Amino acid sequence: MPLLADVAVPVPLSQAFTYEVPAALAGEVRPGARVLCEFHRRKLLGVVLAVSERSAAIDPSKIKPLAALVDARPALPAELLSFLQELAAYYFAPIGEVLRLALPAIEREQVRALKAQGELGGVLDLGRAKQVGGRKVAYASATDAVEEPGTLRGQAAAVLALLRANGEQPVARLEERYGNARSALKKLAERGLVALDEREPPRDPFFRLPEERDVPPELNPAQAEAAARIDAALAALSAPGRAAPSAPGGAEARGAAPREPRPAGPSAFLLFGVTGSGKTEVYLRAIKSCLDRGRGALVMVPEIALTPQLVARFRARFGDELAVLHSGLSDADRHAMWASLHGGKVRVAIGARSALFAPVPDLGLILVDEEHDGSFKQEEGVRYHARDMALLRAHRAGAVCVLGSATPSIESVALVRRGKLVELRLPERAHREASLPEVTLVDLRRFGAGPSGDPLISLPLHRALERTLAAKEQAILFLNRRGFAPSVVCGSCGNLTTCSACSVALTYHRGRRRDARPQAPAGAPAPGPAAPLDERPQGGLLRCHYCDYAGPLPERCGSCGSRTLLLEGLGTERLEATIAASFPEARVARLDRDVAGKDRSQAILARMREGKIDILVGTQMVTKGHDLPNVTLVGVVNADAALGLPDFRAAERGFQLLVQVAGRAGRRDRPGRVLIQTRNPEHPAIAFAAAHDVPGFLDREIRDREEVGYPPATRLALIRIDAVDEGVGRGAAARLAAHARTCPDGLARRVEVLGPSAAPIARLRGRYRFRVLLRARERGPLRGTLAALTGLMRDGIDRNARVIIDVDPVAML
DNA sequence: AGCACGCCGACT
DNA sequence: GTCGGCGTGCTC
Ligand SMILES: [Zn+2]
Ligand SMILES: [Zn+2]
Repeated sequence: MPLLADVAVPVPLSQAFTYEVPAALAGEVRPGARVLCEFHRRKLLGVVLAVSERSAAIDPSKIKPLAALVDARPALPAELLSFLQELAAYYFAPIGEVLRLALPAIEREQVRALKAQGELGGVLDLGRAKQVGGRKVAYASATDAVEEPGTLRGQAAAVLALLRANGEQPVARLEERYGNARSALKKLAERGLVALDEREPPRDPFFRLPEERDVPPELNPAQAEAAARIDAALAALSAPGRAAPSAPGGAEARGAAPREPRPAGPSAFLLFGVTGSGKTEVYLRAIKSCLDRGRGALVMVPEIALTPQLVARFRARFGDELAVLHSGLSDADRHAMWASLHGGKVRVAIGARSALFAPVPDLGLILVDEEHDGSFKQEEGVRYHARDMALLRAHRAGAVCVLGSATPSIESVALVRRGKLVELRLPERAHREASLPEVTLVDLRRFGAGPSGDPLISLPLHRALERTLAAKEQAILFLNRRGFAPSVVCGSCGNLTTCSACSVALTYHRGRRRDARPQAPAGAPAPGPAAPLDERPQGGLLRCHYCDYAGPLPERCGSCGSRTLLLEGLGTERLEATIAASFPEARVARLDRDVAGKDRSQAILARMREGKIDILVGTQMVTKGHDLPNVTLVGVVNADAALGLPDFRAAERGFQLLVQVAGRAGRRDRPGRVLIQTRNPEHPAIAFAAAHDVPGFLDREIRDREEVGYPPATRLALIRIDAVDEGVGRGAAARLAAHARTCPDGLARRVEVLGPSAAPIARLRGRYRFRVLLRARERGPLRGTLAALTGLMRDGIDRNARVIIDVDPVAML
């Protein structure tokens, strides 16, 4: 019988493909290793899922041999590989696409080896596999030798002076400044004045920054209790019968099978602690006890929480034992991090969503901080939820999982109630005597506009800002809308300016004031009630927040030709301008995606911390990050915006946002104040947030969900259909819905089929969008229906329609 | 997804 | 006459 390998290839197909293992590779091809294989007239990089001696299940004449082995040591350890396969099955995602999420770049060394085997001749098609490493860089440094005075001129002299002043430099850097650097260096080297060296450049500075180690602080009783419970779980899972921690290189030798009989006792926790209750210290202790037991740990945080300050805190405890995985990493740095974990040199990884796939050696602990955060759900490609999958990966690896939050997700609370998670509470703020901020609701139906004239800056908010400024304290104004004005409306006919590719209103962005160019005389719209004289558009842009469209503000209404275009509504840009005008003596700044990339936002928050800003206006971005101790006032400008969305999670998200933003008021010794502006003060999300009653809200929300039959009371899968042609999309959606209704689980009403219907955003990037929602009490029937639909998707659906299965959808828009 | 093969319109 | 449009079939 031939030696056959199941290989996943990077194509959107759910099956693996069978290849024959050539005799020469017989002992070396192992699960998790990447291989080069011919697939439908091209050469692809695949991953071996399994190897066995057996007779082929398909026509043996179709089976091709593997072309080459890429990894001597499997790139994916057994634990990761089997986890990824289960993830693919759970989300009905093609196995090749899922594996791609976890694969490292290819090392240049490996490419060289393949070329030597003659496998990469001509068409070097490794798909999107990035190449990395093996790149040597030339460095030059001055020696101690001294030249005879006056013998050096021009660039040679300049280069030597620079090297003497600044120490060793990459030759490439010198060439940027001195065109002749290379020949000058050669001459200098011949005379012994300069030493040349070639070596691989150093990796990410994260790696080598020497960091002062901190001394673990005393824990308060609640922290100590939580840490002890986690430690006990780690002890139980790491104890008898477990193999000793493996040496580097040995990890993948063990089978993928789940660890020996799982000991009883809790292994997954919900750490429920208010802001400032010291969750991070509990995490640090948990990681320490995990490492002490010889196992690795993985920490996941929302992308925007992965700040230098947070990393510094982990680094202060674990030094070099920490790999940081973030989006700003170059391919080379990312690969270096990956390799350090894979090789067992580093055993702790911290990162955002994608860190879920980090090859942490002998994984013993996964921490998910701010587990309620929506950014853990990937909303494109493989639509996985990193928090849910963290629970799965931990379970499979025999590891402990800790989800932490000040405002736990309803899903996690439901898991606690079903006994799947053990709740650990940190009830008080750890080492600050600060009391909870006082929350005032401002009913916008009763309070009109303050002196600024904008109805969303009410008199109470205006007065509160005045008082804060007078006390030399700081304020944050939270408004979850970027841009200047969220809509542009014709003053004559009421026509709303929309994106030509999407069915959404375009947002007017003024951009920086300095950029404002005078408009053609006839072009300036007459000032209307929504566009006061000093805010007339000058050189701003209309932008679509859902596609890349950006264009000038039209001079005339696209519908009736009128010149009276009104800028309606309030975005952060306009709020900043209005506040600055109302409080001319205050230093006002703005923090949102438009003003700040990752580094800029850190800089703005730093300026805030240094007291160089009085009022900070911004979106979600003002919500996360390090303490801002002098902030005593937080204004939520429009609490209703988040609550009105057509999404069953709107209340939950609104509540989380309110609690989180309110947590920014009054840390340290100062009591804080929170003003929430709303037209709906009785809304539970607002009322419970105002009362600081998180358990109360969770309780009520979980009952509401049961009543309306939404998760966690039921399970959902959203079938997203889109097509350039509206009819094609609608037709595909109708077929899918009909098929779902007539499959056995649909007929038996074990699965409820809602739709087809147009998506709330009916057109996006030029594609018409439809959906079918599947709802079931049990997961089994839901999966059965989805399986039936994937069958239909293979042949019964117009190829111009795109169909995406979204299991456990989060964003319902 | 890619990448072939195949069968109908307007171009040298 | 052919160049090229993209409908559809298949990939171990
Ligand atoms: Zn009009
Ligand atoms: Zn658009």
